[in-house]
Amino acid sequence: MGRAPCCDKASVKKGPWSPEEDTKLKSYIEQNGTGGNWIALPQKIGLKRCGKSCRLRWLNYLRPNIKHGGFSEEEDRIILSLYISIGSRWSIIAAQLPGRTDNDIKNYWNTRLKKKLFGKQSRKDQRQQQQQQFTRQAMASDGMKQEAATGDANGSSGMPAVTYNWHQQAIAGPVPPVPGMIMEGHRIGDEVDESIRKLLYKLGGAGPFATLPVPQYVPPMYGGSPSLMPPSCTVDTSSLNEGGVQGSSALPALELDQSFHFNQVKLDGLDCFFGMGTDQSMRWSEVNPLVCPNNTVASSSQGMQQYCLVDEQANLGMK
DNA sequence: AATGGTGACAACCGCTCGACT
DNA sequence: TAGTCGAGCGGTTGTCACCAT
Repeated sequence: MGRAPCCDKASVKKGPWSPEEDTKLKSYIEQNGTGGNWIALPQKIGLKRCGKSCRLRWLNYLRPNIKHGGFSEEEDRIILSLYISIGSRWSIIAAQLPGRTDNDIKNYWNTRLKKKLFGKQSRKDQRQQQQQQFTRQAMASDGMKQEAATGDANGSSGMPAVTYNWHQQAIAGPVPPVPGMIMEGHRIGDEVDESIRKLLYKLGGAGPFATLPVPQYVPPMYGGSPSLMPPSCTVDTSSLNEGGVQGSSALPALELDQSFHFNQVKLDGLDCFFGMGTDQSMRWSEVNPLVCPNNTVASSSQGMQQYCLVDEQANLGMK
């Protein structure tokens, strides 16, 4: 016996919404609100739609101040940064991006960002890149070559204004600043990162690093005193310790791999970052520098792991 | 011009969680 | 305390437009 359906599927319309339905729903909610009951709402306004469908339509499409498409580089970085930290918790990620919906971000991740990250270009990106190439060639032939070649390349002028391919950047060019990454002794995007850090902390240090064995960790904000901490602030290391992994702030490779294993579900799709994908040869030393930008540190797999761990702990206020 | 492949996006489905009784 | 219900969430699917061949 399964659960009773939320509505009578037979008498409910499915598929794309018509402009009339949109208008009905929008004007009603704008005037009366949802009334806290989505299930009853379609009956009230005479829509042959499931309440869940109405809610989704409103949240993802009709709600005011919704932004569609055209994700900026800044948004890309925030999404990426959060995905790596907390996994596919789209609603939380969306909360950090005003005007974006979880559905939008989820779609964007699945269709664009993931491919960007793994180096598989979409046709659109290929076209954009060809366009860029063409533009640069044109500029060069106009005697503007020097301006085109410098500019963003030294990172002094902020982010490039054009779309680029993460994977190719990793190999051929300078790495774009990611919030939280350390460049020339200072952290990039601290203003963005601060809110993300707070969010992550609120989630209980969520993310691949949340289960890392950091025994008796006390966040700095509580003055180093465990007695001042709320109960939720302790880092649960029991699962790891039960498995025979001893706590250590400088983690050997095995420990980190095990830690990531616990987050396999949430990190699905980024498996290869954590050395547990189908391609077992993919290890930390091969991680896209977007994730762990300081390639010079990663002279070995373990070096990369430790670097990333240290930086992430810093992000979470753990250092 | 026709056709098959691919990408983007909207919408649906089923599960979990929390509020309420 | 257990059961029920609705809201919210993430994964998946369907559909349409665009592009390459």
